[in-house]
Amino acid sequence: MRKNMPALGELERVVMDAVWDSPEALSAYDVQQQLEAAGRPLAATTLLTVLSRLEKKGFVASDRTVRPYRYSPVASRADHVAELMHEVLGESRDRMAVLERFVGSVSEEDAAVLRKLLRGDG
Amino acid sequence: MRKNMPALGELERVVMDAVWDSPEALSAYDVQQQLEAAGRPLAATTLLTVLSRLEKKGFVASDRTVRPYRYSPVASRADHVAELMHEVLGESRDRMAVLERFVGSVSEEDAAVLRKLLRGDG
DNA sequence: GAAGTGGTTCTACGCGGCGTAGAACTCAGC
DNA sequence: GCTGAGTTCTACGCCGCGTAGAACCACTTC
Repeated sequence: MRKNMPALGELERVVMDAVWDSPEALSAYDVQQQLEAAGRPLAATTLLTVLSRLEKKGFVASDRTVRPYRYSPVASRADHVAELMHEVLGESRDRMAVLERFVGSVSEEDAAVLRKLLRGDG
Repeated sequence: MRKNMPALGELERVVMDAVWDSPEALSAYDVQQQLEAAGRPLAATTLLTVLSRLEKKGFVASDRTVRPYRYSPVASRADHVAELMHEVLGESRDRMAVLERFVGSVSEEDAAVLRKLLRGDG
């Protein structure tokens, strides 16, 4: 698990959502079309800039054997979020206290999911 | 639980650590002394600026009935971190998938803590 | 192989947040 | 009302992010 994950800006997050939501790798143009359909028209160059920043940050990878290049997520959204949770948890000095507060404030459904997952685990 | 918690900068985090680590409310001067002892000397005005930004963001509160003002954390560090975890979790569309990844990658000690907490809970 | 066309990189600008702190102000005590 | 510690006001520089123009590259088509 990478430490010190870079933060995502607002547009970067929107782009990541598009990349995550797609079953296949997307070209910059694909992303542009999707955002335009979602009411957020942007210049193609803007998408390219954002995508290359995301690539530098390690959030997407590009397949350069085809033209146009295809961008795909490095980690799934769930993996990404789970990693973030671990990173946040690692900030603390008293993990137990944090977990206590965390569990104490999850919904009953989430608690049920956790119980099930932990049962299967040990 | 507040949504959209503002992010903490690097110095802001250091200051919050000092505030969290102290059993009583601190004056700006106290914080300055502590950071200086920790090898990070800063002008008093810098601390005041940071503290007022932290107050505006809702991380600390100031007692203005005494002079110098005393700053104390609004939430404990554990509460803060737990809130962050919830916020991150809320980013996801598939909470279950995230929880699965999360639980799948916690240490055995953390898992034991979680099991215990969830047992007491339900 | 020169030209066109779509896609990509290079470069850059403006804005806002953060680290940093000087200058000006305020209030308790003399 | 002066003094000095403590606080607010103001500001500057840097960096990241949203944004995109201009230049560059790689195929197709004649």
